[in-house]
Amino acid sequence: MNENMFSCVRTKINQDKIENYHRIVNENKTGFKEIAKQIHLAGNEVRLKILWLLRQDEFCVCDLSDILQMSIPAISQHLRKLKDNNMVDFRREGQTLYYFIHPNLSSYVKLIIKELSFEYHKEII
Amino acid sequence: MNENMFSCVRTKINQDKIENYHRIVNENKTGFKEIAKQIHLAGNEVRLKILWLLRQDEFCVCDLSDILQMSIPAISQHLRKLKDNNMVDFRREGQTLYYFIHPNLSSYVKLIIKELSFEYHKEII
DNA sequence: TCATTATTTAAGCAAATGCTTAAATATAAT
DNA sequence: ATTATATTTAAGCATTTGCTTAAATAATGA
Repeated sequence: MNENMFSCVRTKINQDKIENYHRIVNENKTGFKEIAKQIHLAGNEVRLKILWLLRQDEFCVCDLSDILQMSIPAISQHLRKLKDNNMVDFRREGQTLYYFIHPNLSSYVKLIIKELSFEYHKEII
Repeated sequence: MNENMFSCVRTKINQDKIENYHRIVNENKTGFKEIAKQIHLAGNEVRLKILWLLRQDEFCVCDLSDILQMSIPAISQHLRKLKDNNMVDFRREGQTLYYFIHPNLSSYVKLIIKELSFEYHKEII
């Protein structure tokens, strides 16, 4: 880094500190990105509710639709995002797909949904 | 709930379960909303990095700008969102504002950033 | 007082998000 | 086979998000 890469004058005092943290963040670039992605998916009100529900029990799409009072496609599209990112999985029973928390759910999201303590306890993960 | 409030036929078998969960989710509506909001704010790659950095030390806006290689206004706008939601705070020293993690940071976000373990690799000669 | 520095604020815009409706697919039942 | 049920997929659209640039504050120092 040369001098004019800094945003302000006073930074030069902390040049080493800045460069060190810049390096650490850069070395963990993909880590941050992947973790942020998982957290982002959990940070939607509907999906957070779905994750909480699936921690209590498995549910099919229409169950979730009834519980959350949302359209089937809306729920299905949320589930797809969660599925695409290995946060949930499903098993088929006839025409019905039962969704559940993926065993490999990111530790970050696991922490979050374990912390959600809304009465009704029959935890499955 | 009457019959045609359900999205599918098979749900009627689980009617009690569905209604119970519907009630619990509704009773905790604002809880879910508020928690999702906090998580959502942490689920942005840039803000996640900022939160991680502020957990290590306090930084001013231009430090963060240099470390993350982003414009000052971009950083400032992220900090404002975090500030508006009581996730960070700052102290003034002359013209410089030093940001730090707000002591009342949501327990959910605290869990996340505590879990972020990006090692500081000391140079080995 | 005037210029400099650190930061915020605001306007504008492209991209991402989350719903809606309608059509497609897959399994089951008649 | 034909119909019904459960779910997914796709297109369309309004809203939100996150940057950019330019202008506004706020503190410092000559």
